[in-house]
Amino acid sequence: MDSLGALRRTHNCNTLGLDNLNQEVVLMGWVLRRRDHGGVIFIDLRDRWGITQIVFNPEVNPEPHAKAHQLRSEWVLAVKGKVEARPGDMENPKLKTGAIEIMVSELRILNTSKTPPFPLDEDSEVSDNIRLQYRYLDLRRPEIGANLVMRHTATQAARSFLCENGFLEIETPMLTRSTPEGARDYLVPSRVNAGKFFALPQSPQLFKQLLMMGGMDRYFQIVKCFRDEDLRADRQPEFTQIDLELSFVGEDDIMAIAEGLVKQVFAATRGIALNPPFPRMSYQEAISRYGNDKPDTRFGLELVDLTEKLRGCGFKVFNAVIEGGGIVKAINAKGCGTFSRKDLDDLTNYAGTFGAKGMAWIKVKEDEWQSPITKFFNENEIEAMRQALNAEPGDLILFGADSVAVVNQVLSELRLELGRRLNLTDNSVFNFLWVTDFPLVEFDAERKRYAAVHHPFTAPLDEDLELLETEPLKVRSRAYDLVLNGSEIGGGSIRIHTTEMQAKMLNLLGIADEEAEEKFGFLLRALEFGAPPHGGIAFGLDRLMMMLTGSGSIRDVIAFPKTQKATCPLTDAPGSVARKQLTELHLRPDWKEA
RNA sequence: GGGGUCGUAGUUCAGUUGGUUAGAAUGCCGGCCUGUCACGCCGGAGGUCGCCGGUUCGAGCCCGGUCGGCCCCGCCA
Repeated sequence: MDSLGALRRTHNCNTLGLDNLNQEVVLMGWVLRRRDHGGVIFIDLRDRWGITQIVFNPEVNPEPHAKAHQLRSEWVLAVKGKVEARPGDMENPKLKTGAIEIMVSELRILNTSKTPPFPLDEDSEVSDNIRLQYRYLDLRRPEIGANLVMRHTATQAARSFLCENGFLEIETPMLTRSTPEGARDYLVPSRVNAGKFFALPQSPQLFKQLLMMGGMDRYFQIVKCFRDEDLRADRQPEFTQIDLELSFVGEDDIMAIAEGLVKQVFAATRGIALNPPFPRMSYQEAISRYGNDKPDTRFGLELVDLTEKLRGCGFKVFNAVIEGGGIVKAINAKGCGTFSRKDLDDLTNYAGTFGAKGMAWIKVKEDEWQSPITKFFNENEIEAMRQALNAEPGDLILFGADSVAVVNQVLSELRLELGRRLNLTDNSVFNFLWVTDFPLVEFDAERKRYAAVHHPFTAPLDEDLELLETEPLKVRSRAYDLVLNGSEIGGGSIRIHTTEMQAKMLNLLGIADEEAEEKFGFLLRALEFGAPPHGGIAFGLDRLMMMLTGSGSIRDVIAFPKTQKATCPLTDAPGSVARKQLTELHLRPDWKEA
């Protein structure tokens, strides 16, 4: 093995071209592939930026050529040599540097490598846990590496936009206190204070509000947040927010800032010119038309409410649901009248995973409505459905009949599934949508009390204030979510900034005065000292990067992600700790010593 | 907490109705090769069929359990 010594790179592996002919250059990188012809040897040398072919020719430079025979995948090299045009028609159009090659005059082997456990080229499929176990090798592959580069570009764009608009980047504590509401906390035991615990922040929510009360006026932070809940393809227990908060503003100001930020990020990363302002839709409308509060507006197939049109109909299943206070809604799957029995069974099973007890369907034919249930409807009802659904021959109607919540969830999932099956989800289209006018609270049936839909610091809409004590479920909040292609990528609100309103809100949530004082006393006190009107928003950076990179998994945009069981195959975290560590933390282990 | 799916060579996979010595591609090792770019040709090594138990004359294959990857429901203010 050789020493790097004083040798330094003159270029990276993606820059050289015909402009550099006959220059003497120094490149460093990894052996991607070698092609040893016995005589001449070609090596594809790879670094973060790209690939350059280097050549060892025994007739030109016998010494490095002799040395090059031993080179293997992922060995680390420094090479000095002359930039030469490739002879004749030997150019490689697949490489940016494909017009040239480096005739090596000096080879330094900086390190050897074991044979990699999986191929590092771009098109090999490798299982997730091997990739994560050797993540440092996975990062050398183009896919993940390029995603991290784009992530860097995105955060830099966000930073510069926010700085230009007067925001201060301020850090907030990672060791903070657990507060009620919200997700399960990650807890950190305190050694110095026996029996007390810190919690890792689910978000910097209260601190950023306190920064507004501290007169910082405009704050942002690109910050880790922690929620100890089960994982999904778009959810990790630690994730990153672009978090911001502004003083003396209303919804429109914050939305405009958010739109400007997103616009700058899209331009910087993908060269896509967005045209804000983005459309807005009320929560009620989103639920009614799409069945959920983060509609994918790239395609139609909207939900149609048939409850009143079918009240008293001859189909007992529907009628019983309607009599019982439930609803009947339907989707017209345009042109899906050709679906087979198996297709319909698959969709029914899929609906079942979201709580549907069944799924009625009708195939609209030229002269009849083909379905096991058509016979239960009279002509008026069929005509009413035809009009409401704009049903034409060749269409397929799918029904949901159940409680409001189940119908909306089932049909919204069916709609998305149909969108995927019919290839209506075009990943080159970016449909942004603001969802506004969320309910302030919902009723938690299990705990028999109201719970904040957004969080307990979200301000109610002024015009709904009088309903706060009489019909709290009808009160709308000043919260807003930013939705992109059916994925919630940001959310925020105007906050409560008076002690009275905050106390009223905590009261509504069934948090007693003593508890409020203990858990939120510091916030209530701060509100007493001239808190400015303020509000903000936080973007889920990971989800945003999934959209920008077209990744199917959040793991593909995070350098060192966790598995679905929230472990890290690379470090084998979480791991065990010594008994002494626990006792120092005043914790009593209940496991047996190994 | 629940449902689905996968687990066979370093890697990606095939493996029939339960039947002799578990295969392919690629990678790896050795040899040959002076213009390749997924170089080519010849040869070779490489397996606890995730693990435990059961059924059977006989299990990669069937059954039960368990561990792990992934997807989903619940959960995620």
